[in-house]
Amino acid sequence: MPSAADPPNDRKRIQAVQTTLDIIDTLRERGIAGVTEIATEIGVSKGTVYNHLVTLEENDYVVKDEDDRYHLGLRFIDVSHQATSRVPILELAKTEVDKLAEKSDEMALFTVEEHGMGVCLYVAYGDQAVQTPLYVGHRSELHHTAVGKAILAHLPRERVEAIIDQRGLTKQTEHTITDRETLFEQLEEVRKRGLAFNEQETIHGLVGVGAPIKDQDGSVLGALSIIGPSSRLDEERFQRELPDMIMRSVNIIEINSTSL
Amino acid sequence: MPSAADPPNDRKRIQAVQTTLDIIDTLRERGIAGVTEIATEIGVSKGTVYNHLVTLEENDYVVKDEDDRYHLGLRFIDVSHQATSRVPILELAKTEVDKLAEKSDEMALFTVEEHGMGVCLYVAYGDQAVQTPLYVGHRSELHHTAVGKAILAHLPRERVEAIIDQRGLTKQTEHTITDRETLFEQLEEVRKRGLAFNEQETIHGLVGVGAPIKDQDGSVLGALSIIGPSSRLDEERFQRELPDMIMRSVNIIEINSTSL
DNA sequence: GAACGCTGTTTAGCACACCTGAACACTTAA
DNA sequence: TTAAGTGTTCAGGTGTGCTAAACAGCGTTC
Repeated sequence: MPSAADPPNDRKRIQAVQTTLDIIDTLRERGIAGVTEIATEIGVSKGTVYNHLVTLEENDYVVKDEDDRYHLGLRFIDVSHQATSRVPILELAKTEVDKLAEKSDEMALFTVEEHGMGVCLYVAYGDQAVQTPLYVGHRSELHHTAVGKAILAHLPRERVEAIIDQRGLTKQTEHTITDRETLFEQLEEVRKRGLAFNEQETIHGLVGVGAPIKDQDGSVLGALSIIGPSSRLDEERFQRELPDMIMRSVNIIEINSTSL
Repeated sequence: MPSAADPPNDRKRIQAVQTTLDIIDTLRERGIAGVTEIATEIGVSKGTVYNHLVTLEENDYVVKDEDDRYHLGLRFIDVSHQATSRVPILELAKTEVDKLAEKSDEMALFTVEEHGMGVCLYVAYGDQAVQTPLYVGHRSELHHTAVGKAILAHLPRERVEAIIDQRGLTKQTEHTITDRETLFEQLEEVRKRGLAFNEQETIHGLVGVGAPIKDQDGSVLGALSIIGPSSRLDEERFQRELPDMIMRSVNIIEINSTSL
């Protein structure tokens, strides 16, 4: 009997695999790390970490440098290529995001949903674009971004409830929506307008506009957005100009993807 | 005592992790697969595969679709982002590869070595470029490509020996070098000329030119190459024009990277 | 429509694989 | 030299991740 004291969630299925994934996650956060460092981080013995790292290295998933420190291997790129190929509209979205970034001079991105998280699949920077800690592959919660709310607004309510239950409504800034009902009310507006806004809900001083891309059945395939500093985006630009540009791009993608 | 009958290589360290990595590899090859399919592929029981998949899914590394079939998750992109950031000259190489592709009208690429394999980190297509099954993240053996030989030529001999021992000299076409001594002779020429050629050694009808990028210590950071159909690349182009273009790009990268 | 054949899922139970803790070899610093 | 680090190895027992079989749901087929 496991002392009936496991944390609220289900027991993890395969402990050894969980340990390996924890090691990978530690390496992802730190970039480079040694055996002892990882062992204390994830709370297992040094010997265990060592054996896992050897197994991962034999499979080219990690690389050991000359100082016996470990980092992630390039094999992950190979694997992620296959993962990416499951998103058929990606190529269309890329050309549109490039156009949006160029025309707006701001930062533009294409994001899809997976497991209740937003995953950024493409970014383009306009001439005046802000620098944010955003990269292809970046995962973020859905409730505090423009793309996120654009996507949530077009998922079945039960699905949204499940996502909130799993991921919560963590507060990023004082403008982040942390109340369930407030969120659902705003999602209703997003649905009416076909547009979602992020008004400093993720990072202070940063705003964004986003719109969902849907297939012929009405289910969301992803979302486009433009992000910029609140100082530069006055009412006219933020409420008219940029939304119009996004909607035009969304249209192009939707038309071209149905013809596939 | 393990019956002294393990295959020639070392026993695998952690079996459970190895199983999970085999599952990931199966999904990478097939794109999408069911529990039974994977189980027969890698030779373990259905229950085992199921438990592994649940663990992987809880960590967002795989996704289950509505038909109970599994595919790789986008989380791999996040991980590979960190893996990629370890290659500092990548951004420089990208702009040069773009230039090469545009000027040559052929396909150009940037490749680095890891664990004795070549990993393609960037591709660009010129207007006339051939379509090859090549993508960012693609791994290939070093002995039958232009980039591969360019890199091998500038590694210590013992390192090259070790790589051959591990990966072998598999025959891709009738032109592939499969003899150890012949390879070392050609690497000597590559070193003299600063250029490597692939004359239909990977795919019949496909040729390539490549050159290594080195740091101030003389160790290789990667390689650039141009690939095209043998029909289009006559002597003049293949032996002078393209090599000159590549060498110029290599120079630019080397100069700009030392200033970092 | 019931029996089949195919899924993915669940369960029982046991061998053994994976963890831990400590010892080891080695480098760097004091 | 000593000490405090590191990564690596090892013995050993516990608990875990295997296997095999049964279960539950689908479609298809006869």
